[in-house]
Amino acid sequence: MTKIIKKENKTQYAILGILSLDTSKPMSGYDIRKTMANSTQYFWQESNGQLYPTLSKLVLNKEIKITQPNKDSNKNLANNKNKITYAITNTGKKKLTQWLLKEADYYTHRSELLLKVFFGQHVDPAVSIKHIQSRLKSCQDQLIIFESIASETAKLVAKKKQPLYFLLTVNAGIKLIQAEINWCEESLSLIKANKK
Amino acid sequence: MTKIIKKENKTQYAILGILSLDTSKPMSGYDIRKTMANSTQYFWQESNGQLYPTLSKLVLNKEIKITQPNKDSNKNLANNKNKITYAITNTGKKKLTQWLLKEADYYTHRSELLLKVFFGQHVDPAVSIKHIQSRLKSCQDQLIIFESIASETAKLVAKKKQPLYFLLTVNAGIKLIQAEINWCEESLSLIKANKK
DNA sequence: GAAGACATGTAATTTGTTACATGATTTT
DNA sequence: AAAATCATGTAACAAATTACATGTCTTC
Repeated sequence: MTKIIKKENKTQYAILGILSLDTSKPMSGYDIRKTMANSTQYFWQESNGQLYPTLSKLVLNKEIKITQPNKDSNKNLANNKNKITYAITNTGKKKLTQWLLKEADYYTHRSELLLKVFFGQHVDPAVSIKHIQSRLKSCQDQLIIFESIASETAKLVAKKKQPLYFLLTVNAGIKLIQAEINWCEESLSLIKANKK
Repeated sequence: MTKIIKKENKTQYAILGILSLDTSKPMSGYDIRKTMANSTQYFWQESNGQLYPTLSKLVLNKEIKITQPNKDSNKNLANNKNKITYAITNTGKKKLTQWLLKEADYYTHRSELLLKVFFGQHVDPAVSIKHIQSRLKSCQDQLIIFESIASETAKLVAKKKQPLYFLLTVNAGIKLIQAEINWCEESLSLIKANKK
């Protein structure tokens, strides 16, 4: 007899959270994905294969409900007949809050780059250098994007037009990217010095 | 007709890589897990459920082979009758090298902490503060461990007793943890300032 | 002889992506 | 009228963990 403890699916909380950002705006699955792409993308994403089944499940649990899209906003959008919009219910809000109070699970993450660097002794140093240079370039590109988002957001936060929390997550992205850039640069010189 | 492009399983390369670190030492599944726990743990881990089936698959593909454990080393260990030890073959070495030459895939990673912080407006600021303080503590503990590993390793690298590459991955861990600590501290003061 | 480390393995489940099918609406 | 975007959804696959079962060997 096997006793399997089910780990809770976190996708549902991500959806509940996005829907609760502005409760006056019902959102479709597509809207939720777009919102995530513009905000939580670098630390949380959902694919269609996860999103749509979870939306159905949340409706069954009465944590969200199907509503008419708000016509006042986005006049010329949201006219697609296929569109289904959802709003969070009080049950959903309670569930979201309870989750927010619990300690966050830590997600270990894999880095294929570091795995390849770790086994670097099996190939020419030029290979590791190439991998790190490639990552350095991606990080530098990403940093420019993050920094422009951060400066826009900081202005809105200063004017009290946006809560602080989005800015905090952007800051996290910036600091981690900067650390990675710093590591790439240091590692490149260490490998080059080691070759001689 | 569905055409599914199979993404390659990376577990096999992690195993091939570990077995190639010292080809004179055949290792068991247990040894491989131990080695990973002491080296790649923070950017790459494997569970038994992945490891053992992959070992069988690698044997079938003749990328590794079952060998007698090396009795010279670890005299008083490795006597367990159940123990099966593996060594990498030339086929396996070729496969490892080919993978090392390819560009590394980037793994997006999830952070439940950042997701909770992002939705911080729905709870009292004290909740977000508690989450961040808890993470700060974990990071500080982890940093101490990483730093002692790095200083040990740096000595061995300087004496040319160990390749540079392990040190590079430890450095990556240190820089990322430091960035996270830095973010926690900054975020705590931003939230506290924002409350007033 | 108990505890703890060593050692292998599997079943069930969870989690997530990829690639598609399908069609509406908007923009060029 | 073509292209791009908006929009929902599923089948197949891939990846990974969790919780066991089973047993050996070493140390106290």
